[in-house]
Amino acid sequence: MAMGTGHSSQQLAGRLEIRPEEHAALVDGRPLSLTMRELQLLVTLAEHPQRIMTREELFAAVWGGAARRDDRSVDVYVSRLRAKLGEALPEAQLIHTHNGIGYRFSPDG
Amino acid sequence: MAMGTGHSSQQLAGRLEIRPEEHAALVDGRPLSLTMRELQLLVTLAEHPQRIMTREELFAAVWGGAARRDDRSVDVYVSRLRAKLGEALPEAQLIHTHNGIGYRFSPDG
DNA sequence: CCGGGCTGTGAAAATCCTGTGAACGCAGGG
DNA sequence: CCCTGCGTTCACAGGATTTTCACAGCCCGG
Repeated sequence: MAMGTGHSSQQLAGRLEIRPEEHAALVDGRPLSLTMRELQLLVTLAEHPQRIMTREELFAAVWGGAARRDDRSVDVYVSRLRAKLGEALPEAQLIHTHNGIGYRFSPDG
Repeated sequence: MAMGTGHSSQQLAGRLEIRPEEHAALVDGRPLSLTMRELQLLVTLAEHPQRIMTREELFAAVWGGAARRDDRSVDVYVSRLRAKLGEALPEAQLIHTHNGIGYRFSPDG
């Protein structure tokens, strides 16, 4: 019964902790209220810190399959995710945009 | 995380106290009149503060076994429980909904 | 028997989530 | 400058999920 603190949890630069197995993302121990898609996106980004992930990769991981060429879902959800992260962690820049390529997650802003 | 350990009472952020062994839940020392199912559900939720518990987990703990895929018992009892908690502790948001996943108990609203 | 509380289920009502189109801002090139 | 391409955000409709209500069956004490 592996139900305690999951060993696959990611402890990030202090305050943000992501626990995919418990469907939770915590800031200072308090859970963010993220929707399924927002959480999946955050998990995917956080699984590859400092690596630039293309929209295709992100879409495949979160939605599955390939996105239409003009699909803006990833952008919209990055925006929604940034909004919620911004509430809990002001002054933190966790998700960076890389023009023409995709996004990059950086644990320490 | 063993759960049979004999902690006889849970003192929660101020006013709500849960005593599984006495089959009682108190608010400001006054007992709530909860039915068996409501109490079991509250106890189960309160045993894992701040943790999102899936419907499956809650059903298994309170009813035993696995619920039918379209069973709404957990939801209905959460609703009944919230109603009674709300009478005794207005303005308190103890049980949070996590869409598509389950519920989370938060001692301090 | 009767009455009252407890339970589970179905279904309506309320709420939330999702994807999409469009407006807006911003930067670079012509 | 103006145009264009790209990312960000807003608004909204449709769908999915949750909340609440009503009701019928049970159980048990009176």
